Amino acid sequence: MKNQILKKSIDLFDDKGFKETTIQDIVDQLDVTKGTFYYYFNSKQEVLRDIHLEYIEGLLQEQEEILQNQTLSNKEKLYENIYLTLSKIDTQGKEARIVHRELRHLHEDHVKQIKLKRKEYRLNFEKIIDAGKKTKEFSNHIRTDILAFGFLGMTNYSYYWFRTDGELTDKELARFYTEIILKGIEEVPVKEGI
Amino acid sequence: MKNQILKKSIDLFDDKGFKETTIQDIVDQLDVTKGTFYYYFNSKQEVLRDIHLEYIEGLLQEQEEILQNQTLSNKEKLYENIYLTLSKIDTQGKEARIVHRELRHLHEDHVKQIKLKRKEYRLNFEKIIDAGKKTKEFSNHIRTDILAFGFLGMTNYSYYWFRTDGELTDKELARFYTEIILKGIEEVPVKEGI
Amino acid sequence: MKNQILKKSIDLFDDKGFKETTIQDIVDQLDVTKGTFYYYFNSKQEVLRDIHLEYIEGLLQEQEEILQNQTLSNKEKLYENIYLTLSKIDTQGKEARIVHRELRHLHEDHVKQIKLKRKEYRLNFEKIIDAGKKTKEFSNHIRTDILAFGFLGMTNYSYYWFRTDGELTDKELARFYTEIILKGIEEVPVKEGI
Amino acid sequence: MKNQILKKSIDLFDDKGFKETTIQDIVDQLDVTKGTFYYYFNSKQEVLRDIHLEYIEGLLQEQEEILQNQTLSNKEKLYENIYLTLSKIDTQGKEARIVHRELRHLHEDHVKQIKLKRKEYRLNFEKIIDAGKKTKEFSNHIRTDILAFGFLGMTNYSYYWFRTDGELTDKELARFYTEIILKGIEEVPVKEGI
DNA sequence: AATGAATGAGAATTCATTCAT
DNA sequence: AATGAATGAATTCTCATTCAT
Repeated sequence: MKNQILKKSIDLFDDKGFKETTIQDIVDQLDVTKGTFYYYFNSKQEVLRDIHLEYIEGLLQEQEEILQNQTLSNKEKLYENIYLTLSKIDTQGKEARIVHRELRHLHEDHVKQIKLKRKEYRLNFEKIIDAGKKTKEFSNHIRTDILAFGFLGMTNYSYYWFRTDGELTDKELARFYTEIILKGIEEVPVKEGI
Repeated sequence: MKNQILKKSIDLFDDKGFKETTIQDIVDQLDVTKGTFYYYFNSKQEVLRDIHLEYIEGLLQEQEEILQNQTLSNKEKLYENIYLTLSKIDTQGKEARIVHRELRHLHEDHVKQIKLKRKEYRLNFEKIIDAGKKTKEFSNHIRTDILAFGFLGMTNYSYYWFRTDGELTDKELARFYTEIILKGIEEVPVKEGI
Repeated sequence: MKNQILKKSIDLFDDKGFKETTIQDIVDQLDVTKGTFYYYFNSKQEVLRDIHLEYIEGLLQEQEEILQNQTLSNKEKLYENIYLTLSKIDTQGKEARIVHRELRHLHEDHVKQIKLKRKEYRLNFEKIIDAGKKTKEFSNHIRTDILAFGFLGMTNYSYYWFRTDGELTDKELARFYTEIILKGIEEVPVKEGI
Repeated sequence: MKNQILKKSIDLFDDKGFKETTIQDIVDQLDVTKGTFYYYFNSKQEVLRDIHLEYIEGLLQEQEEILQNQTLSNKEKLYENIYLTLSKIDTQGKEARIVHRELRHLHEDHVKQIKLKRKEYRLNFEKIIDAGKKTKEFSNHIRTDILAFGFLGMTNYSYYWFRTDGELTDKELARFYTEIILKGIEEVPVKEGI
């Protein structure tokens, strides 16, 4: 039941927003009563906190695996990390949207906790960039932090428009984004002849 | 007075959120009564709509000027458009954050209207890219739409973290982002010899 | 309207208890809506606080007059103070009962505030006793504080049983209590003969 | 277990109030579940009734012994009865406070039952006074009922302030109160001369 | 004896909005 | 232009109680 409540809450928070979703909405769709909701959760907020934590912790855990993987080059790690973010948005789009929209409604303490974890995620990404700069896989001409923010914006923002509708997969999108970041879009004039 | 209400609303919507800001909050800070609010606006929503419209229409207008400017190359237009977005976030950060967070609270009709204008902004950006591809300023290896979304993500997301704190100006940030998009970050091995 | 709400609240708090009285109860009897209640009071608690404050402050003010009255002996002051307490219970019996029963439901801060004022009232009473001890109006054989507590118990407790039903007036009761306290009930054997 | 529940309930009712104490509170502190509570009691109310009954019946029983004791004068009986009330408050202060505060929450039937027993206790006290008046131990100048109420107020009210903190014992307090009631506090001018 | 899931009838409170003045 | 009283619908949360196991 706890899980059913969580799932239905995700659906509704995504659809109508956290504030706009009433507990009545949630329990009505599950054909239980408000009492049941409060048997499993102490407040509406607590549900939101669970959603946030599960999302960012899932990301961090998978990111850790990428970082630890010794067989990957930094370019590959970059790609994998981008893909990780996008695939998460693909498979857990609702949670992704909720997580990007509804931070304000958490208690301060939880906001802090979540923000710390997000920062960790960003710093891990910066590690990949820095490592790549050292191994000369990446050039030094862009500050690591700006790059990381740019990347996070690019990928995270896709929760706003990206739907796997057959036309474009998360894999392809990850490839495109990696390519943009790696090679840019400038047409390099072919140095011809002589 | 109407303007004072609008300004105070922007402050509060940014600080506490649209839903969380009560009309009482707004009028209390202006030392007037609710009646006054309703004399100038028909509803709380109307204030939000005004904020949204003013923001996107401001962007569109300035974007138009860039597009029309015959003296600029497409690379330069790209940079100008990126700078436009970022400088808007710099000078109208509060509005930017509101506009990115609070779309749901508008009436459907207004949502549609706003979304259309946003699409127009994106399509205008795509025009620059397509023109650049034609003039061989930009390479063809990335789909225009994805590129546009990536750019929008990069720049728009900066409302989330970017504050002009002396360390980094909007101009610099625009330059960095343009460079990432143009040249990528891949270290190109110097073709030696012959 | 604010006053009507206060009055009706007093009736109901006395009759059903603070916790048991709902705001719906209050407004229903006044034929207004809950919104009206909250227009005049910020919470149910605030009403209770007002009742408490008004009661004890009324007592303190009248007690002050007794204390300042130079024309009264200490015995007379004692009587007047006892009468004051009892007449208050007579004319404001409902408030008296509420005030004696419902302290717990106030916020800690207010509880402290009320308790301080109550203590002030008791200490003022002790002043009368001490003054009377000095002028030899009262004997020294009972500790002032215990006497004060005893008196307070006697009189305050009458909120529990005392109703002016024609049989016994507050004046008479005050006279009886003063007499008990002054002369006791011991039959003093008449010293006969030489 | 039944007894543990009762004890914990007394603690909590005294501390937080009857209404404010939830069954969850009670069972949480005993590390059992609500089912257990309902195995031993049919309702929360029933617990309160038990507390009330045990308290007043204890008083009545001990009072009976005082009344029956042929070796005591009425003055002594008066003292013993006062001491009984105060010692009960001393040893069962929590119950005393509960019993004085929470009568309203019992069913009407139980309220009646309790009130009858309280009246019995008061009438028994009046018997002592009347007997003393007959034997000329007490003077006739105060109505018996008022005296009884005054006494009950004095003693019962002490649940509100009296704590055995080493400074004052229940025995001493009983002696003081008996003395006040017997001898009053008026300084009797020494009959001088022959 | 004891559990734990579920109920359901409230309760206080919030707040955008209306409207006569 | 502006006020202030009043509305009323909605919302979160509480908790004693039930009951199958």
